This record gives sequence, C-alpha cells and structure tokens, in this order.
Amino acid sequence: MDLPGYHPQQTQPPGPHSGDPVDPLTLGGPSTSEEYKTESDSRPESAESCPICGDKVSGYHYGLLTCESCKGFFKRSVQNNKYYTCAEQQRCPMNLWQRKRCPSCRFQKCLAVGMKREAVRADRMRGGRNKFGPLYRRERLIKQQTVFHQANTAPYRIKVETTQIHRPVAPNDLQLMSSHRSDPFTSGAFHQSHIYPSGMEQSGMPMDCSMNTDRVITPPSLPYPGLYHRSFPGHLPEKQEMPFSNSLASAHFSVNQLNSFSTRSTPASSPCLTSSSTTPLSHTPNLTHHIPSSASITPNFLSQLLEGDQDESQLCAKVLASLQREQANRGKHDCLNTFSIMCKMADQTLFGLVEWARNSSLFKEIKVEDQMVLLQSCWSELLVLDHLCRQVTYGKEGCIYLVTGQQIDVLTIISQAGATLSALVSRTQDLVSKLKALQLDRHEFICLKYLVLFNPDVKSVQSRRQVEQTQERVNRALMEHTQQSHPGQSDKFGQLLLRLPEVRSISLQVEEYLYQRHLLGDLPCNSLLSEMLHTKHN
DNA sequence: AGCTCAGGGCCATTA
DNA sequence: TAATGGCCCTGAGCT
Repeated sequence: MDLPGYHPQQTQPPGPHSGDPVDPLTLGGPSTSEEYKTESDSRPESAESCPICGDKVSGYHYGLLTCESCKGFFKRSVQNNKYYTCAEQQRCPMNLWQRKRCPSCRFQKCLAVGMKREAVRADRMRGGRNKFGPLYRRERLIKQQTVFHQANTAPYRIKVETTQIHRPVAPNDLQLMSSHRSDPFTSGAFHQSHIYPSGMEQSGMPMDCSMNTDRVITPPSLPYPGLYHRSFPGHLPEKQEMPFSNSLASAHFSVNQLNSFSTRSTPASSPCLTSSSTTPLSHTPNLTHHIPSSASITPNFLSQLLEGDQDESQLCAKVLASLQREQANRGKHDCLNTFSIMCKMADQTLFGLVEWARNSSLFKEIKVEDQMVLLQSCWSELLVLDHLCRQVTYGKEGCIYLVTGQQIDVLTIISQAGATLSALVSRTQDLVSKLKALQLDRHEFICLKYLVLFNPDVKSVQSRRQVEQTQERVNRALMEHTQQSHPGQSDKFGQLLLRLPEVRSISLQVEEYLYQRHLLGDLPCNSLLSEMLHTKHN
C-alpha cells in the first residue's frame, strides 16, 4: 500500500517566484540536466512552489516537495543539531526573500509542513532511496492524475448517471463567486442529484428522473482562492478569519432543492464559515470543555493529542478544492456522479486522517512499517469516527452533515437507498444519537481516534509493546478526562469504550459496501480509498 | 542492466 | 566567517 506523503500537496497559489535563479532546463552537468529537463517537462510538481518559502520545488526532500534551498537548510539544521531562537514571536513571514532572516521560524515551518527529521540519515550514507519512497509515489500518482485531467485525458471517466440540468447562477452566486464565474461549478455543472449516493440507483431503487430536474445544486464554490494556501501556525490567520462567506452553504442550494430534497444548507453551523458565523470544532457549543486546570498529567497529554488535530474548515476547503478541480477538469457536460463525489469526499478525508496520524508526535515514535500497518488496519474506523464526530458536532437531527458543509435528510436517503446502504445509514445514525446523548467532547473523540489507531492486536505490528503502551496511555487519559470533566456521568468512560465495537462493525460494513462497488467498477481506481481496500482484500 | 530520484557533499556566493 | 543554495554524485530500489 502506498500512503500519501506526509504533506499531501495541495494546489499552491502562485508562489512569490522571483524569476527562478536557475532554470532547470539550462542546468549544467550531464545527468542532472537531463533529469531536470524531463522533470520540468513532465512532472507536475516542477511547477509548484515550496510549501515553506514559495520557491520552486526541485523534488521530494525529507518527506515532501520542497525547493533545493529548504532541502539544504533542513539537512544542515538536522545534521548539525542546530538550535535556533526567534528574535520575534515565532511568527516571522516565510518567503523567498525573507527565508534567511529567521532560521528558527524557517525550521519550525519545515517541521510544520511535514519535513521529516528521520529522513536525514544519521549515517550520512549517500544515494539510495529512503524508506518513504512508497509514500512519495502515492502523491505523485495523484499529481500525475491531475495533470492528465488538465490535459483532458483523464485516466478514468466517471459515468454520468443522472440527467444534467444547468441552472442559471443565482444572483447570490454571482455576487459571491464573481472570481470564479468561469468555473464549471458556478455554471451549474454540479447537481443536487449527485448529492445522493448512486447506490440508490444500483440497489434497486432507481432515482426518479423527474426529481433530478429539481435537484439542481450549485456545487461548493471557492470564493477565496487564498483560503487554500497551506496554513502555518501563526502565519496565516485562517482559523481566526476564515474568509468563507455565507455563500458556501447558502448559495449552493436552489429553492427547488430545498423544497423537494430536504437537502439543507446550514450557514450557521457550517465549519466553513467565517469566525463570526461559525464555530470551529474547538468552539462548538455541542462540545463541552470542562478540563480542570488542576491535577494530573492528563491535560498536557490531552493537549498533545489534540495537537495537529484536523481543522474542519481546512478539511472542508480541501475537499471542496478537490471536487472543484475534478469538476473543472471535466467540463460542463461530464459531471461527477453521486457515488464518485462521495468517494472523493471520503478519499480526501482519508488523506487528511493519514496526514493527521503521521504528523502526530505519538505516531511518529513508532516505526514507519508499523505506521503503515496500523493505518492499513484502521483507516475505515477512522473514517467512521470522523464522520461520527462531524455528526455529533454539526449535524442536525435527522440530517447527515457532509464534510463539505452540506446536509442531507436521512429519511430521504433511507427511503431511496438500497438495503445495504439504508442499513448502514440507520446504524450510523443510531450510533450518532448515542454519542450525542453521551455529550462527547473533542478530547474524547481524539482519544477514541488514538485508541483505534494504536491497536496492538493488528497482525505484523513489530513494536507491539510500544503500541500497547501508547494505547494504555490514551486509555488512561480518556478515563481521567471523563471522570474530571463529567463527574456526573460516572460510567461515561465505559460507555465510550462500548461504542468502539459498533464503530468497528460499521467500518467493516462500509468496507464491504465499498468493495462491492469497487467490483462493479464504481470506485475511482486511483484513489487512496481503493488502494486501502485493495490492500486489505489482498 | 539501466534508469530513477532522493539524500549527501562540495563549493561559490551571500549576509 | 558562518550560512546559504545550486549543482553534482551516489546508490537502493524499480523496471
């Protein structure tokens, strides 16, 4: 299995290129010039900017695509055990012109975006491939796929299942999406009908074509391209000032769809909105935070666990960007079908989860081989937990809250989906209700994620003891937290643990369902999702 | 066996 | 003078 790189590359904004100091095409040297030549001709990443300073990337270095300069800087810093201090407040801007000013912030950013210290060889041996090779390949595959799409030669085409109706862009859309008018999304190429899993059609419940005409949706739009810049702690004020307007949710649904489809936008609860109107996970009223400042080491440990936890708004933005890219590469008349959209969402979420795990300090402590084995084992459980967390946090009664901020009426799904999907949805919603009743908070969710991730029972785990110890540690932290934050609910800890088998069971059912769809050829083949499924079934 | 590509070293340039 | 960054070498893994 190839897992995505530690830093799944996002579409970077045009970096502050200074006119590249060295044109790869004109590099001297026999072998290198040829290599660079072919790279710049064929490799998508050659056009990207370094996530640290915005300079031109020269390849994968220590875990992600960076420029030659940051590669060298990171190497020297690690090899020489450099310890830098920032003269400011560790918030120095990092770009091509200022990267030399503060090595402390530069190094911190290197780590923050995912450069791996352990990829710098202690023995200084030259040549060869590092142990992350397979991890890089996955990312490259995705990128190449994007390039193929851009060349309008997509490696796989997703069949259009439903009638396509192009609705005129609502005035609201025009106003809010002015910078993206040419985007196929804003011209209505994305449809409400696609919000429903296509399993509904294939499972003996064909979609009503007449309904499709009403199911017109303006897809998630990206009003602010800047939103998709990779964030850096203290660097971009994204969390505080997500420049996402109400457009995201409110402008995406037509009146028809509201009437006929029960698919609702929820501006107030969308994680993709501005700080004034939205409440990110950590500030969500649904989630209670009553951690006593006193006592034990648990709060610190819990904070450690929460570090690097996915930001819902960023994930939302990523998924939207991905969907938009996908659709943009297809054109007006070749829309993604419902199932493909769902897979894309799941795939991006999975990417995020893998990224979360691999950036977690606890996870980094175990061998890379074990990391991969553990992720292979629990990816679907993590997806289910992630979904549950989203429902508990943002979901309204009777609705399923998508990672894109959209909501679907559960009853509509159940009434139209096939038996398998209906059962799955019902089971999941039951679990959501139980978890809501338990008033699960963010700390508890993150603990559950870690408990699922650090599973010592997974076959072929080498550092079993270490995994076990970490799991026990998380378990203890969860227990202490539930006792301290919810003293009235003496059994909360036990109740939480009792939910895990159900999570496991649902996840297996999800895998089974996806695999069936995969056998039918419905699953996009070049997805992390399909790779994970393949790995398990092989 | 040849190719690929990521890590390491070298060294001219820069601050 | 130390740090930077561009270029080239190396060699494990892949085809």
